[in-house]
Amino acid sequence: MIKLDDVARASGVSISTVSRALSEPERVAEPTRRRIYAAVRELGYRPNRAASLLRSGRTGSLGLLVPDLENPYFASLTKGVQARAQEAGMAVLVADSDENLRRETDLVGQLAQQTDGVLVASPRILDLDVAALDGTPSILINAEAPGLPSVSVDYADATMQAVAHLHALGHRRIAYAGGPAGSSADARRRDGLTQADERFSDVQIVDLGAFSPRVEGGEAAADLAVGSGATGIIAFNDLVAVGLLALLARRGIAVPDQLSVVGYDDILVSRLATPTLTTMRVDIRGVGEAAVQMFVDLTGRRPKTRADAADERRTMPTRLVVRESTAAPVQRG
Amino acid sequence: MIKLDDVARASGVSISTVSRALSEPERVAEPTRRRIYAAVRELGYRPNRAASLLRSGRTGSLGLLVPDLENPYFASLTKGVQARAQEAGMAVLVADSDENLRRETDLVGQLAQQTDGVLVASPRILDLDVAALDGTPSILINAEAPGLPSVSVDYADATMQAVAHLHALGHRRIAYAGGPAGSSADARRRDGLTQADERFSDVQIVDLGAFSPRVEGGEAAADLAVGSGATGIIAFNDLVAVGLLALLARRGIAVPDQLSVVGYDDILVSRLATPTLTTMRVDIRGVGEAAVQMFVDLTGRRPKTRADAADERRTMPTRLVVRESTAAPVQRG
DNA sequence: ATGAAAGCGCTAACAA
DNA sequence: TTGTTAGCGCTTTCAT
Repeated sequence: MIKLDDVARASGVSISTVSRALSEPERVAEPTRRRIYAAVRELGYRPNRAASLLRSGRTGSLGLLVPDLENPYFASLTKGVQARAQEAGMAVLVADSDENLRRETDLVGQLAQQTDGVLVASPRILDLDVAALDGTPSILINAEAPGLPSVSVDYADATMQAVAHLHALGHRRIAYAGGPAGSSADARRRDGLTQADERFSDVQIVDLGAFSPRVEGGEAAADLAVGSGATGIIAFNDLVAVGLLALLARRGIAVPDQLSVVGYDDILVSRLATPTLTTMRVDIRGVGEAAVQMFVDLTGRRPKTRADAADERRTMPTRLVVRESTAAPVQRG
Repeated sequence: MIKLDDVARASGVSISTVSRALSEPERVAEPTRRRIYAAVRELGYRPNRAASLLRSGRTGSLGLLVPDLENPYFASLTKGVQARAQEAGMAVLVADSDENLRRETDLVGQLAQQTDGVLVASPRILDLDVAALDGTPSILINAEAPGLPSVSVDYADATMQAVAHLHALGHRRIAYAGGPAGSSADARRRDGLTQADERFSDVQIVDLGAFSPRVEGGEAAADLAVGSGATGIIAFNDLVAVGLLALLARRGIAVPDQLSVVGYDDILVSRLATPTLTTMRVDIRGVGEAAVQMFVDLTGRRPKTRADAADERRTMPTRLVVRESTAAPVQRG
């Protein structure tokens, strides 16, 4: 293993100069710097992260907590985080809580301990013991908490748009198949529903309840949706929407003729489903990238500042993508 | 920050005893141990990973390199790795190479440097500069290289089963839409094709070429498949198969009546596609879990042994799942 | 602009 | 069974 000492010897300076040349190049004279860089390259020197961390308190890595890596939404988010972090020279430690609240708290603590900061993308985060973060700069994704910065998709507005779309098509009774109760993600959508209810006085919103944010959730919601008398359904996300489509097909209910379905996110399957799914598109990777960016901005290039910089909040827009699953309701009998 | 010293003071022993109680409990007397554990809990002591690493050379984390986190296959793999690693008390550092060979090599080097070992799930890995691993215990997933242990899905056998299935249905001309040229994953499938060609002397295999391992790849292969005169197509994976289904539908080609389609892996979309997809099911999470397990076994509970233990290889089975996309070929005219 | 030197918190000989 | 002690490789004052 090549260490600072070897580089120092090879370039005829002291190890502190080498260290400085690497972290604060401007503080080292041009010719010295050149010699040092040459030696570094020649010897193939790679700093020992552990040593550097031990001394500086930094880790060069970022933690990311997600509820389910197999959920395409979080896979994309992770991809975005990974990509941006890579650009910023940071490694990403991923933890999957499997939608389990207790594990979430544990994992956040563990991550906080071994990273410079943690991004928390987790539906139940509101209940999260913020103490677990233990002063580690953290950013919430799709959730808000006092004193913590966050990046969120504007799901309230998305919901507004979805209702407006259905309303324009002529739907007047619209059902909502919700996500995990108490999750911020679900709460934002319900806020949007409330706003829409006020704005479109001739629309009735029917609450179908809380469902698992996956395909099974949609399958569970399908019969309730049919029974509700609604002509349009807004599902918690595309996975739920696709589950809905699958079960409705099995029941012989025609989509969109008998029932229109709208999802959120525009994940891969939405384009592939039959019928193809109308959805509120989100740039999910962009959300991940934005979260890392915010972390970088907040902590500064040299994170020792640890600027918990108020609770900055960034909101990402969504866009309606109309496909086959929505149409004007067909008159009965 | 609570350190060993604090715990030592609180429990009236020396710091080495505390350290020992934590890492080799059996070497500390029962009552002492109890006192130490109590102090640890009370003070909320958390070991400083960096310090422990610096001294011991271990990191307590495992690297995982995948070509694309958004690909459901690798999302599941990552999930499996994460779950098993968590059980084993290790953190997972994920890196996404974006199917880029050069980046792959870079990332493997970076991961090797900051983890106890790296799991490489990478199609091009054969070209990988093994030197980048730099002695770090590594395990290949779906690839083999001399001297390196690996966990692979038995794609040759899977291919055999797929051909046998189509053959039994009466197909005699079968096309293969391949994956990344030169990838081990593709090579194994081609091995299976060769074996099948020998075993079923009345079957003709048509090679459609190499395609991107995603939906676009299938869309690109569709017209070639039609032109090939084959009645059955085996796609590199389910994503490709689904792309095939999508484009065939747009061309007005009936599946399975005019063309049967088989994929590999059984990812979520396969059950959701129209028609639902016949595929060779793989326990993908299981593959990830097995890789971590192998790492744990090979390095031993206390990794100092660093047993590169020959090139152990584990093979995972697949299972045919018949759905709607395959049927007997319909006679023409 | 550069160097000397003091540890960061922990582990692992070695001693007792 | 427990304690003492010497660093791991690096960053960072403080001198020069």
